[in-house]
Amino acid sequence: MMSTTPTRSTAPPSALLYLTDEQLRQGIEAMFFAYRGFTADPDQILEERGYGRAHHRAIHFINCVPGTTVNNLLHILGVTKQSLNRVLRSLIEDKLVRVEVGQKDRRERHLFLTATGKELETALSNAQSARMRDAYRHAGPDAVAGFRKVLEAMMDEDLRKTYTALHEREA
Amino acid sequence: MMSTTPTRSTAPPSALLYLTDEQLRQGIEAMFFAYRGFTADPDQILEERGYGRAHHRAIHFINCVPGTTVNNLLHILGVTKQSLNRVLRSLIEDKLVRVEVGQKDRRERHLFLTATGKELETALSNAQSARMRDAYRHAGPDAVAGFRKVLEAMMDEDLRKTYTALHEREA
DNA sequence: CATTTTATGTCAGTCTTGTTGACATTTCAA
DNA sequence: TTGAAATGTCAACAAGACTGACATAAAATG
Repeated sequence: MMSTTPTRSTAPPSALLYLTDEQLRQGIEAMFFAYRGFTADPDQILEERGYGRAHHRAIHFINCVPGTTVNNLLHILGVTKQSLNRVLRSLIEDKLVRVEVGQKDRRERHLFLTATGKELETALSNAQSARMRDAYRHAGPDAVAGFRKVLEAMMDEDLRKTYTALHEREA
Repeated sequence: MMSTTPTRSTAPPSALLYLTDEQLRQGIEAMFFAYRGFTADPDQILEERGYGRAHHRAIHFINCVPGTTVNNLLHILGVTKQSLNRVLRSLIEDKLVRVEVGQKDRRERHLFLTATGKELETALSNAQSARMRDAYRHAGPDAVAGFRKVLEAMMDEDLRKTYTALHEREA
């Protein structure tokens, strides 16, 4: 059928990568439906305890970067301080998050999960990881590498840096 | 090294796939950051015209399945009819979407994009596809296959069926 | 030391998008 | 004819984002 570049068995060079509109649409829809699945399990746990996705995100990154400042969290989450503050306030009131005044700079507030906070984080993480693990197992290790490669390439420039910084220590 | 099932060249059996917590967390965060990038470009176009993501989703799937009924769209999008109706009403008022009474079953309403609607769809699709295309090009064809494999495995059972049904005609 | 900038918190109001519940209409099907 | 299905609509509510304005404490800078 194709008159150009016959007998290309494995990977064509990037310039010759065939990307039909249909393939791209499929990718877009895959993102949409997969993200629904991705959030479904934690959402259920959160609802039981009267929290939302916004709380999950805060908890996740406070766990990931213990002692992070409010400003840093603001940047990672990409929301306004008013929006984050509403979430943080309830987490602090409920004693899931603990605040420490900065030693060097006493304007800064450093955020940590309490034991209770870690409990919830673990529950959420387990639920979400379970699905991720199943998906990984089902797709195989090569697919996993490709999955992350595409996702990373899809991020905004500065967020990719943030993402990389979060993980480069343990690479 | 492996005592069981030797000489497995490509994918190790699922039980032997090493998945550290760190790898799983990385995948979770990749999804989070990538989804931000995924929606960033269309969001900007939508804001200029006074629409939101909900409008985008409706437009996308009406374009994808022209003549779809309200009920079908409801199922694909996974929202309540009241929520969808608010969005549809404005799209119909603005003449981006056209409604046809069903020929066979006159209770059904079939939805189509008008020329204006297709224009917006194209603009949104171009923006989103451009990023997807760049990501695909950057990651390479093998990565793309893996990307879709993992995403499909991450979907809820019934949504995966919906997703598959949307594309199987042109497979 | 005075001033400005930074980090944080807070109040008030708005918007989008989701929800539930109740009810009406038209049309098909039994 | 009666009931179920597909759709639309009203009202009320909640989460979570936004803007704008303002307050405080502490650091940094002149």
